[in-house]
This record gives sequence, C-alpha cells and structure tokens, in this order.
Amino acid sequence: MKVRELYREQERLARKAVFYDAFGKLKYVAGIDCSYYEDLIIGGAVVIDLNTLEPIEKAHVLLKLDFPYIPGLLAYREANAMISAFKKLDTVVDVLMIDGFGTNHPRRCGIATQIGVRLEMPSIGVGKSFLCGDIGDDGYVYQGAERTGKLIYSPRSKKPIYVSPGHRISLETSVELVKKCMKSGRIPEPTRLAHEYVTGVKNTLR
DNA sequence: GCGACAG
DNA sequence: ATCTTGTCGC
Repeated sequence: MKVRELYREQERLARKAVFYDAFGKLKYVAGIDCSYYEDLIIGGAVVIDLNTLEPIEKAHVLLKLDFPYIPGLLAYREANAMISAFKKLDTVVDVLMIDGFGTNHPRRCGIATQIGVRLEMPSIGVGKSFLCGDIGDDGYVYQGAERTGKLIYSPRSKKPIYVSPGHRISLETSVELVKKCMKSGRIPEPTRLAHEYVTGVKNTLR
C-alpha cells in the first residue's frame, strides 16, 4: 500500500479514538515493546500488577519483518507483533502501555492509538524522544489548541519521556498512571520490563 | 522548496 | 531499533 493511503487510514482510525476513561478499577497493566533480530521482529508483553509493580505474566512472538521504518508509520512495522504477543496472555488486562506515541502524532494516530482502536482497549503511549507538536512552559505538548501529550521527568534524568493517550483514556489519567508505574529509572515499569524481556528473547536467538 | 521525523 | 569498549558516576 502507498504511504498516502496509509496516511488516510490513520486519519480514519484517529477519528475512532476517544479520550475519556472507559474503564473501572485498574489492576493489570500490560507493557508492550519489540526488538529486532535479522529479518525477525520480536513482540513482547509483560503484565504488571499495579499494586506491586511486579510482573505476573509474560508472552512473546516472533514474526517476519514486512514493513520498513518510516517516521509516522511505525505501527505498520511493529503493531502486529505487539498485538500477537498481547493475545497470548492469559491475564485479563485493563490497560496497555506501549513504547511509542498515542494521539501526539502528526495525524493523531500513533502506534498506541492504532493498537488501542484495533483491540478496543484503553492504551497509553510512552515515547522516549520528541515526535511532534509544541512544548508549552506548562510541560504539555500542544497540537494547535489541543493538549496531546505531556513531558514527564523522573527524579534524576534530564531527558523526559512523552506521555500521550492512545484510546479510551484521558491525558490526565494517562499521566497519573505512568507516574504510578515509575520506580527508579526514566521509563515506567511496564514498558521498561517489556523492553528488557524482548531484548532477552533476542539474545536467546544468537 | 524547506524542515521535521516515535522505534 | 541495531552495530559496540571503555568509562563516568552513584
């Protein structure tokens, strides 16, 4: 498919995303990430108990890479592996925390939004570097008049992470949840553990 | 045309 | 993301 057609598909998916809290009490968060090895992509999901921040279940999957890395179209490269790994979990997960962006995206449809809409599940994007928008003095990322994300600084690091809601959750709740999942490092436990997990699986392949 | 550009 | 040693700092 051509890039401009994928752009249109993203605009269509973005219209389906909602940013209010569509859930009850939260207990299980799944951190999702992926890594690469030769022509394979390793998708991984780690379930964390919000009360302890300890992992209770993990699952991963290996797929053939079938799409290049194109800024703004990351989901077409990584979403299938992430979703496949997530579906292997037995735990009934309440919310997804994904490595990447949600509504803070050029077409308001980052990988967290695409996965959230496809699974009809609450999702949050946790980016590690700036993508787009304007950073206000209040720490929020603005796209026009809308707040689409927020910078979060962990106690020590100078570099922030970028939090943006993907689907079925508000920006405020997203920020609150990410903060609640912060332990020692710069990255919240769900995605930090997911990243650790998939790199571990990769080192198994060589 | 110019600049920006997640993982 | 990935390829990679030593090295600065808590």
